[in-house]
Amino acid sequence: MANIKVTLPDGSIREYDGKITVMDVAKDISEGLARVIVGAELNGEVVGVQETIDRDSKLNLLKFDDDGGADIFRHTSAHILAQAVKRLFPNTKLAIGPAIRDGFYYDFDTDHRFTPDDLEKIEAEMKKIIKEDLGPERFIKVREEALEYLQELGEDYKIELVKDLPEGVEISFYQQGDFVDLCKGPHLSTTKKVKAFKLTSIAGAYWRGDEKRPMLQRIYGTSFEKKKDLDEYLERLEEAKKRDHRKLGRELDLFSMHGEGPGFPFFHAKGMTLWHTLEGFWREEHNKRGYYEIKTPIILNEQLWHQSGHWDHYKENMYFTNIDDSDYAIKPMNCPGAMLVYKSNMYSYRDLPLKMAELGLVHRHELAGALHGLMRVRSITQDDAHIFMLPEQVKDELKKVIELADYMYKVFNFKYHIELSTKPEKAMGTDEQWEMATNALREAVEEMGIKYIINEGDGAFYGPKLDFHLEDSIGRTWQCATIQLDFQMPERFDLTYVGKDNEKHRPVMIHRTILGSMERFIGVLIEHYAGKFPVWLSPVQVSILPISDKYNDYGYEVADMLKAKGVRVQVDTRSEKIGYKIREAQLARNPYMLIIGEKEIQEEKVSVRHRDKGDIGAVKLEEFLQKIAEEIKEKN
RNA sequence: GCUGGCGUAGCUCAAUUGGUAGAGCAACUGACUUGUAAUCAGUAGGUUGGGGGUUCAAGUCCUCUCGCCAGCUCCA
Repeated sequence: MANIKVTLPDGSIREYDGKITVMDVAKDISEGLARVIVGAELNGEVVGVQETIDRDSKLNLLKFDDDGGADIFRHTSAHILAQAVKRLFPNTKLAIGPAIRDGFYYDFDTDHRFTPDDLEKIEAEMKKIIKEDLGPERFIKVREEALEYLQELGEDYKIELVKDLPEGVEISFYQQGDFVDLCKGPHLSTTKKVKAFKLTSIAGAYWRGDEKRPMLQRIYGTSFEKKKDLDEYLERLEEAKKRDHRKLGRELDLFSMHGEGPGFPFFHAKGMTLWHTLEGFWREEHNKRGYYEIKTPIILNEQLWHQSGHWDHYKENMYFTNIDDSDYAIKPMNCPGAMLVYKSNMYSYRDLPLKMAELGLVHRHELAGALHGLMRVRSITQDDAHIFMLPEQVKDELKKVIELADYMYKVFNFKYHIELSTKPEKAMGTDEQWEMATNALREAVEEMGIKYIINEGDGAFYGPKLDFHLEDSIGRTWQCATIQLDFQMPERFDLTYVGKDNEKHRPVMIHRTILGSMERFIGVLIEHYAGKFPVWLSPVQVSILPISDKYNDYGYEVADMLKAKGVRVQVDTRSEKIGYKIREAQLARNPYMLIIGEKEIQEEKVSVRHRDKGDIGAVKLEEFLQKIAEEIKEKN
């Protein structure tokens, strides 16, 4: 009798006589555990609970909350969705249906146009399938048999997927009741486990993500083990809607968008205060680190863009114009301008690294459908910088930029992750240059002990890059900082410095942004803070609210004293009740309200109300001044 | 750009089968002089995104176009 040893993650070993399944092991540990596992990692591979263990193995049982656990759960959910759609609309062809972050989707090709009403019908059918307690069963066919089988089923998209696989390979299918799907798996042991699910939306999606292929209909959904988790998730979506920067931007009078300029945001006075405060912080940190600031023109002769390579690699996204019979382009990037600034001087190796910063306004013709409030615009103010270096300074400078980004993000309590983007299909330069640059980026992050993920083929056309993806307060991510290493532009613009040997040499260049763009970063800040900016960033830091007209003069006095300290103040002298004034200041998310009336004048105090803490009592004006000045300085 | 949905007052939304475009908030005027999230009364505000069409009659139906929203693609 074969003895099989199963090693669990805690190092404990269980022995069995003969073959067993993952579920058997789970049951052996405890019935309770057996009920909650959704799959397992068997010798490093994710498998279903029905998987047979026929040799000594390492086993990690997966619950819904474990890494990869939810994916199994959602994948089965996607199959249930597809099964329901097939039952209701038999002429539907299946494309793919994976688990995604927070849910799943399935892509369908059908003559029927799905409507929100259909979602309800489909949900009802899904409930039936779940009740039917169907166990997804796995079976294998070799490639050629699989093709025949799919031909019978008429699943053209699946056929295409199988045709891409090598000949003779074994292909797995999953069957649950009347439904069969080509699928790598794994799946839950039964549809019954999917207790809480909801179909969330219908959308179009290209087959295989290719805009030249047919557009399919995608149904999105999400599912959880427990109703409570589903409800929490749906609540989180509601919360996200409430902090939508487009809504808050209007309500807080920060910016507006107009049909007259799609993708070109209009910043209002309060939005500009936010902008300038952010810019001040940015400038201060850059000055400290030896950057100096330049400004280059927005419109430049087309010839420059031929030289830079943008004409060949970026023309589709550029705007053009004509001046005095010459062709000009609106800059989509700041680098060529910086090149010209560099070239207007001679440099010694002693001058490097040279850090040229520019809050540069670039214009890019983004696709109409890609525009999204401040997050995706067509006029973009990048907090750009170009660092010109000796080759041996590259790694050190990269690290300094990473440190700067880390420092600045921490001020806003952003978490982030880094992605390393490698050579795209459309690229300038040799493979050796790309490899050298990519390795430099990789080594810099690795030596700093920072984790990163690889984003294959997503680099800029002139070099590989590190992208920083910020995580906001409700877990969404936004690409902001980017650090790009470039061996191309210095070559194309024939940049030089004079070395120790008195010869001319080629500098290396970093392009980088920290905030990414002012527009997007402000959008992210609005959503991150849900409009409740920390005091240092708040457009109005203090609202002074006199109880009645009689106290307006004292209100102005207090305001002047605060203004003298650089505090941003607003006095509400309208003849409204105090409750009304408070409500308005509260809706504007102004952090502090100072209520003043007879009492305050007598005692030379102000009654302080905080946006979140409410009434916090009367204090001497001096005391309040000191406190708020401190708070602003500390950027809390 | 693609697929689908949506455009009514500054904002949020009404308007039976096609049959006189309304409400709340905001704005303005007046009264009230107020103590921690909405005082009362009044006034004004619209070629229903724009063009074309069907009809006795169009916010409503058709068509083109612009914009917005969701997703895809793309991206700071």
